[in-house]
Amino acid sequence: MTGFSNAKAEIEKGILNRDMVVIVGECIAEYSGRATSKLARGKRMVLIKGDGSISIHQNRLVRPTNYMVNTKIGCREENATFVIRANRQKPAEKLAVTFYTVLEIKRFEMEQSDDLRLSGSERDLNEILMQDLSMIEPGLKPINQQQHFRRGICDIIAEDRDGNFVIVELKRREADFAAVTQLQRYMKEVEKLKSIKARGILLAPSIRKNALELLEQYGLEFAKLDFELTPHDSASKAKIIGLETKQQTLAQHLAK
Amino acid sequence: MTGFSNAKAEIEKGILNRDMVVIVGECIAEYSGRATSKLARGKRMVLIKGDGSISIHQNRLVRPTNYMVNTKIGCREENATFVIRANRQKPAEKLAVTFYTVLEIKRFEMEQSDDLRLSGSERDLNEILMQDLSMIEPGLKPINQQQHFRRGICDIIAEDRDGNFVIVELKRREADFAAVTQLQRYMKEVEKLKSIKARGILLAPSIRKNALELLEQYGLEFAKLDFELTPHDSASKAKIIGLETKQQTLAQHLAK
DNA sequence: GCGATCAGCGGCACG
DNA sequence: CGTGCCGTTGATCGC
Repeated sequence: MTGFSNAKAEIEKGILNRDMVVIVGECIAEYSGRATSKLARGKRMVLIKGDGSISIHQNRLVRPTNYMVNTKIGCREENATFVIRANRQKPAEKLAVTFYTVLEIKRFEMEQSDDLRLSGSERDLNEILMQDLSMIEPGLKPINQQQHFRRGICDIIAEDRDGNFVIVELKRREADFAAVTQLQRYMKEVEKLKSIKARGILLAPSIRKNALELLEQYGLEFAKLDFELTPHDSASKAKIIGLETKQQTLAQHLAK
Repeated sequence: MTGFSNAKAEIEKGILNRDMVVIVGECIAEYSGRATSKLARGKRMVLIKGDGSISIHQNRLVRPTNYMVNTKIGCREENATFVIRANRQKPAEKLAVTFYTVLEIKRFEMEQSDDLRLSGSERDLNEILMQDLSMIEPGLKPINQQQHFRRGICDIIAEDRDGNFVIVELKRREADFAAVTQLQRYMKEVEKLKSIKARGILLAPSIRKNALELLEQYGLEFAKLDFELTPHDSASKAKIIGLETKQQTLAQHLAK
């Protein structure tokens, strides 16, 4: 009975049973696939999960230094080492973790538990807004949400009191360049499709200075969205507590 | 001596010593900060690292169901439970994990180990390209890289054999809408700044069909970048094995 | 399966 | 510090 026979047995049992397995020891790691990497020898924690994901954790950062998902995992003793291999076909990639010592190996049977219930996502805010778009601007009426365009999926489409199309792009955090160009993409498509001039509103808690500059050059509008995260047991998922539009009229808008 | 005194002692010792600590048990979790979330009771693995990161792992997905970074961590027994609290000031957020049972607690002293050496990142490809831009197109000469613009940071600026400015945006994987609009952002800025017509090349292994359509509407070019990931001990970090440009001449380009 | 986008994105590097 | 952006992004959701 060699030094790794217990580790081998536990891991194989774990894979079969879809358990969570924790291994701690001195190891190296080599990954190749979408990139290639090499991890020099050191003490680390390797985590194998029931869905075939594997990750190598060092003692810093939440994210693993190496990882793979949707893998087939196998292990074997090789010379004086113990090697865990994870493979995947599409995309083709593989990870090998070679242990020189295994300090700890633990297998945990984990019944499937409920996933997280999270509030305050963009999806939540979108739902709330759709119930009353007048929060953005008086007289704003919903037409559609999550509409598929050729150039992407638009968050909210509405019509203002003057009968203009309004495209709304919603961000749960500070808007950046990407948010602006995303909105602009939808704008160009709508204007081309409908051959009309539409208004575009970027709705977010705040916007980066340079992004605002770009937004204005595109003739788009920014509206500040203040929302409050409600306790999780409350009726709504979040609460929109304030919303300042720049209240740019369409006339001003077109004058640009 | 209650049931959790060992857990408390180990975690406190771990925090002091910046160890890695693994706790497995029945718990709930509540997060509030940038969003709010609640995790129903279930068996999970909690990982505390020496840098103040903490993550709660279920038996699926590489990413933790809950997590925090840069925290101060504390723990205490409360009634018949054991609670780990992580706090952070900026942004203000907190996580509480309440254990009903602790099945396993292990503390590991982890000397700092070398980080990953990875090859094939965009940075690597950029470096290789800068040594010989003629791979993209004969006669292309580098002017600058990673240049800060008002509207972002441009990967590569070059000059073609006809003396035209060429803006190159590099992607290590299939280019999408965002890649196209990113390039377009830099183009508009350069043309405005220099009052010249410049060429824009999106360099990537492939491009999404709809993104290509958008690219062409913007009058930009796509060039296919084939690269090979070299074994990690080789001299170069990656090797560019082929590069098909559409070989659109500037004349054709301007004719659009 | 692919396409498109969000993410409590995290993490990094440079100003 | 903030700014911009990459990531072996991962993960979700809709077609």
